[in-house]
Amino acid sequence: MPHELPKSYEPGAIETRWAEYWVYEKLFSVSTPPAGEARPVFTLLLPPPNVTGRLHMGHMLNQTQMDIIVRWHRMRGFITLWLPGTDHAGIATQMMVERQFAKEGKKRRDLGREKFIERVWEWKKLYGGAIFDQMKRLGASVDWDREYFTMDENLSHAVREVFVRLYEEGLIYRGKYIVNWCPRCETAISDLEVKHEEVAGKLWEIRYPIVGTDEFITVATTRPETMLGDTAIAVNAKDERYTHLHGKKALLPLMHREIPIITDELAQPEFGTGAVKVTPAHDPNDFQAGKRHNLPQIDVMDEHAHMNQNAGAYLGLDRYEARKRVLADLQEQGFLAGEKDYTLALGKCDRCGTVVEPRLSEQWFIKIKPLAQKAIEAVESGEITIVPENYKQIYLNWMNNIYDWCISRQLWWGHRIPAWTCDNCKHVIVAREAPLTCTKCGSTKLEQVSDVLDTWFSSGLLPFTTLGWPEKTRDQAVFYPTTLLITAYEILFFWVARMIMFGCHFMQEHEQDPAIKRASGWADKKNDSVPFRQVYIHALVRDAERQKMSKTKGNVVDPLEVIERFGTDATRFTLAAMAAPGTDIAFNESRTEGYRAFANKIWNAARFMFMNVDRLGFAWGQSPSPALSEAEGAVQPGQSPDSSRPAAGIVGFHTATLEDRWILSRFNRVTEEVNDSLETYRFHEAANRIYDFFWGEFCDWYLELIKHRLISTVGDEARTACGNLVNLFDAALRLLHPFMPFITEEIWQAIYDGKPHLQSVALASYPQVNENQVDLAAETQMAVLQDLIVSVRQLRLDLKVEARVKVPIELFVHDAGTGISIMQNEDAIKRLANVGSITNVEEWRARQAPSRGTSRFDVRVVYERKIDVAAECERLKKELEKIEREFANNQRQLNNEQFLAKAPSNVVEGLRRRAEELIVLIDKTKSKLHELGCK
RNA sequence: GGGCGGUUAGCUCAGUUGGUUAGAGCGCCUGCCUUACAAGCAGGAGGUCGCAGGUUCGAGUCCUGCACUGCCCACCA
Repeated sequence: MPHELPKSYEPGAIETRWAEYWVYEKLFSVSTPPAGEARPVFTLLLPPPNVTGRLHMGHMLNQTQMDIIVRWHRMRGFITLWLPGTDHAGIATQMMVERQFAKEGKKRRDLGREKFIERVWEWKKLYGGAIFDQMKRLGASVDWDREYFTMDENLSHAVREVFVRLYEEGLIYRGKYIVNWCPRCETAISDLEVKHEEVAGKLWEIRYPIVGTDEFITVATTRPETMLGDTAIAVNAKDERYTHLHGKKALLPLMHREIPIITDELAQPEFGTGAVKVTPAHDPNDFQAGKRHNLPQIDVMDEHAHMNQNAGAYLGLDRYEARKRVLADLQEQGFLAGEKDYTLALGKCDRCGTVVEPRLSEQWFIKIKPLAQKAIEAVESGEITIVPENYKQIYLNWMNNIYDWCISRQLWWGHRIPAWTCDNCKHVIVAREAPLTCTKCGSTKLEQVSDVLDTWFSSGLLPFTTLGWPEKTRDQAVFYPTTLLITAYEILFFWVARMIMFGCHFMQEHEQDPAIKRASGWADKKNDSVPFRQVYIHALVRDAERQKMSKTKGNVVDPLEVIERFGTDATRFTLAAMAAPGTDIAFNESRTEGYRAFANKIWNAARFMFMNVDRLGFAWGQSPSPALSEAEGAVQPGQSPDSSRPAAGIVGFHTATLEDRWILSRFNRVTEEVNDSLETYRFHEAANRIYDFFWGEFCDWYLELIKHRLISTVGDEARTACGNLVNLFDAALRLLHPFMPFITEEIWQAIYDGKPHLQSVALASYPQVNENQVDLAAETQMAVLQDLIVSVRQLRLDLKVEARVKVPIELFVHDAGTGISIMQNEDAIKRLANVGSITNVEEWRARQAPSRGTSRFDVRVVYERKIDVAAECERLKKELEKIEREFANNQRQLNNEQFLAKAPSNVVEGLRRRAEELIVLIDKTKSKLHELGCK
């Protein structure tokens, strides 16, 4: 029994086996095509997971969608490169390792920079490897020969190159500015890394005495502790309440320092008291005001947000402790004028949740406007398209309101900034490699700046650095721009926007090999500097209660655990089937359970096929899965891969019977729909089409219809049926493969008995529609048959006919065509509805027995058994009501001249046809009610 | 303070350009171990599409307002 599959479907064993096979055989490794080879190319960069831990459900959704698209392209004949990698994730990873140290009672500073970094590398080896193992388990068909890590030497080299070039172009500058500072992480963070949270706070009013008078000026503040660093009070020049104080000085309470009263737009008359304290070292707005008025900057806190020596008596206190003390002291000395409830948006560190402190410090920045301009143009002009489209506007809004990007971090883990400070003259040298002497004074005492770069600086370069930049490589000529980026909304600004900015800036000179064909519809694209042509933004995976998954809430669903229980195929299918663009996914295990049942269904259908194949000694090779190199799947140069070709559809399928013509037609239509859906990232649509086709049409109807030919007939008839079955199954497996790669590979390999002409179904061609195989007449005939069979089944249950009993039926057909197609398929009806004989009656005679029908036929089961007449009457009445309602509606429209004049003819035609049907149905239902003697 | 999305069956969700009778899975009810599958088969019940207006021959679908809900962005003390 060579083709026998185990009786029960056990995904675990199958999946690990094929996952290993794909990797071991290097099936997805891509060698760069030589010049002159004209095949279409599809390139996708994996958004590199952080090396901070395990993959979560969001990764799995992301990778499932990418893998579906990637496998689909590969099967359509594209040279398909999917580049995998991981991100060093500077601050996040450093935090994880620090936490590990904290458990050992150690701090990173105890170890020193070098030793600490060694430990992080160990961590990286452990978790980076684990992430790749998990990806293999998901079936991600990446090119494992091209793995990258953002801190690899070649990528680090490119990072230095970019930094130096930007510096030389004047786009990177260094300076002392107010930045977002996390006192726990002890580093600057970018605006994007600050999350605002509304909290109930207070607005305090403080009175400052005016020097030389007994007057006071009252200011409002949410952060009284910063008053210790006040260097002015601002009022609005137009605010008449304070005109008499212009040029006067106020005495800063607690510090006994005289500060000027200045006029500045910073103060808005309608807010608070109209007067505002100015603290240039602790507030970005005040910082700007301070610059305008040449005010001193007095920093009163250290890097831990503890008060420093500038805070006088408050030295050493934590900022909140200091706040309490300041307020108490103000109160005691009579300077506290009031206290109001106030809601404020508190900035917190994205990583650790600590309240961010605006802090004056020396940092490196990217002058962003010139870069943003090109990135705006690339999207506005359509050189890059964003799907769903509403994200385009979000992207543009953000880009248009962008501020300079603080790229330096006071961390240890990351790309160290390629800048050196001269010990002697303090000159700063930015260079690609460590300089030996100071370019200014010649000193050899140089020390590299200790800061590292924001982790997004290096990941923003990946689309070209992974292809060998700054060298001009063949890889770049072939694979850049990448085709597509699939990512989560969360990192649209962090990552996507940065890649666009960097790509457009650094790849201006890029020359793409003109022989390389891209996906269809891109002929009009001119700007080859963009990092990708299209961005697909996918949803967030939430838990079953629609809550965002987070470790702190403890509602994180571990994909591997789900996979363990239901299999990767079922889990992937769940994510695909729920991924309607634009809406988040509430991950619901009952769905996964349902899709495991689907996989089981496929499994058993395959067992049924093999059972017959083996019994009939069906000869192999009659229906080989077409290879990509063969006419069907291969894409010719200049040809769009999705256009239909002569060999599309299913080759060598025999269409002697109605069910064969029907299923072939259905397969082709489903194929077309699936391809169309994938073209527009409508994963859920594609998945549901395949599901409905395989289960609802192929298994429920087709298999049942061909059973007797397989089992009860001999010779050619059975063999033809079996050949069709194998052929169809093969095609269905190819159609399904991108969604459920493992089970399809397992069955496909079994079909070819371990001797496939291709190494994998993943290298076979993806089905394409063949219009000649679409047969609408067969679909209509089949629909009548199905209606009839269902009608009889309903009647059997109404009459409580025992399941095994064959019953005779009385049939009345309304037109000759219906009669002919029913009688041609008499056997099928008898088998599927367990009918003994069919009597075709010339006229429909009244009798007190239930009947069913459509506008094409009426049917009655001949069986002596009392039925619940009242219940049947009730049902019929309800039905009559419904169709009469519809008829009334239908007539209202058909009698409406406006409708007839304006509605398209096919709609009017449809309604007319329906009207005829409804008249028949109403008439019949009424006579049935009469037959049964209902009131 | 700005912007975006959601509200459809008991639950979770589909429903592309407005067009004939609004769908699926799960759950529920009834009957079946029919030799591929009980993770299954056959049949069934269940919805005034959040509310109020409007546009239209025609609205779940478009417009306006409202309610509830979720998210993102934001250097006004």
